[in-house]
Amino acid sequence: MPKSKVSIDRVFHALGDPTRRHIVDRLSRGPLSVSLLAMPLDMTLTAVAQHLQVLEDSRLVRTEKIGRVRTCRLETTGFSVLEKWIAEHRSMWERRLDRLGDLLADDTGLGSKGT
Amino acid sequence: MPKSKVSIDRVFHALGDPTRRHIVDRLSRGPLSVSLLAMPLDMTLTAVAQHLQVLEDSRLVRTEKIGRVRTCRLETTGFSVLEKWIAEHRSMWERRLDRLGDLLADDTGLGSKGT
DNA sequence: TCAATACTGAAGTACAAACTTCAGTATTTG
DNA sequence: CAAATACTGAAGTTTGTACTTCAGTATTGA
Repeated sequence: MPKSKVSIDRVFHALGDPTRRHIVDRLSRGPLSVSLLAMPLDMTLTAVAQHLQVLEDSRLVRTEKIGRVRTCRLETTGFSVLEKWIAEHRSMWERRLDRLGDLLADDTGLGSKGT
Repeated sequence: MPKSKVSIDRVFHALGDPTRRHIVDRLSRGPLSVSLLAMPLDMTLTAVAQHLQVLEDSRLVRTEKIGRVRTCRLETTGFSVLEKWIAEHRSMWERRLDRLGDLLADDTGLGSKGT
């Protein structure tokens, strides 16, 4: 998994799972080990480790193993990718709001297919 | 599907697919029919209609059928849900950046599990 | 009216995701 | 050193997603 490849795809997918968002929320209060993250979650340690892998791949979380303990903390990269996407798309949603007369835009795209 | 239930889960999931983001991008330039949206996409009309259903459920897109044509356009609701989530989490990622000495936060969470 | 158009619905398939179990491997720690 | 701790890896299961095909149903337009 090359470091550079943090697609918006991965980020959206990672955050699309409630367990992973829960993990992110908990890490926002400070770094935690895998075991501690797993404790309140109703699933195995292995499952949590797998979620953490997804979060790492999307660069929303960074982990570091010292001794036998893997410490997890938030990373900004993934979040930045997300914010960048939002920033690039915000205007277009706002534009849609402004245009009350979307129907007037008929000639900009709608029409018959084949003909 | 109750109108009110637009979970951030749905929004993240909807945007986690490249085809759906492509559709969103095209709709940003104005409303389009299902057929027109499907044209450049290398998949069946049915598949596109299914993607549109996901986008509608997450309230990123709104559609309206007039005659035999279903016209699709962007909707702000889903995007707002996303922006709200971002806004609520931005500070915590920024906080992480500021704290260069994350390791000092050891006593806030890390420790042995059982004992 | 009748063929083309623009979907719609129901099923089915293939692959990915979210788990599980179980058997390791390093590290502590008493 | 030996037991406990904290993961790690490899499979296997189940469910969900992203498609497909095929058979409709309304609408439109010549």
